[in-house]
Amino acid sequence: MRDNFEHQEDLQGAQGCPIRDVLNRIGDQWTLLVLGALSKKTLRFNELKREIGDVSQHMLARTLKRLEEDGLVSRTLFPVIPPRVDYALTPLGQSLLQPLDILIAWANAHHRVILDARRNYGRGHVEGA
Amino acid sequence: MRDNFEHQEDLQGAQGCPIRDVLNRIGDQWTLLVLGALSKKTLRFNELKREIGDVSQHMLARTLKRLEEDGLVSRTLFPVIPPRVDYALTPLGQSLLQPLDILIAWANAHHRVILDARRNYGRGHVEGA
DNA sequence: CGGGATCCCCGTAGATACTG
DNA sequence: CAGTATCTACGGGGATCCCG
Repeated sequence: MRDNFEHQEDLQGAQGCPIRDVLNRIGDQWTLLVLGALSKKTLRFNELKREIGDVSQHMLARTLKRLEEDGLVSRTLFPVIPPRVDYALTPLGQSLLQPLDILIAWANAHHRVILDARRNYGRGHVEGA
Repeated sequence: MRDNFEHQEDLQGAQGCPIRDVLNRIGDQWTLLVLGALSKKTLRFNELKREIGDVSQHMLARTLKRLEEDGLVSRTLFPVIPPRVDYALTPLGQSLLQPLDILIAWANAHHRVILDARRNYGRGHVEGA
């Protein structure tokens, strides 16, 4: 019955673990929002900033840089005045969209239940007394 | 002071968003490892700790508590000497395994490419000169 | 306009010690 | 065995300034 979690084998081993590595990337505050925004279309820095809303330029720049480093997002600089930089998902970045979507679907489907469980949390649960 | 944040339009903000909420949970350092360990079978606290290896009991306890709060993990206390507590996935927790597994599969499949991109990162990319 | 550099606050994770 | 309490260190993340 547990065969649907077959990839878990690599979870152990702190650093070399791909999953922990990837999750540390997408698990941060802004990466998901950036990917979501770019999933629709290419955007410039400030467009991205406006789209997301509550992100500082510091964190947006940092997030974008990491995504670019990892090859999930492409950064294209146009040396014009005023400067212009376009950000877009790479094929690799796009390939992440579907797994993410599945997770998002789960989140949407179960969020209410989780919220409910969180509120109802309180009484202990003892067996065998 | 920034209590002036109620711009409801752009505020697809942190709380209301199920995805950010869920990702903040599973995105942390240990939750995924705990879920992975429990995906196989029910475990006691120290079994879990041993299974994961490099987790402090502080963080393990905290992680388990949050998972229990959210209804993803059940905690069963047996009032015996010595004390015994069993942790197991709830149906809700099990339902998360598959979406997670898909993400894990992606991570495994693309981790090498990401690592490579990370190492090759260096030269800029300019258009329209 | 894009974003690096700097300063600082604060949450979070680790280690250790103590309790039931 | 299964935690909780306390203390500290580290780093994420915001604000601000400044430069290309």
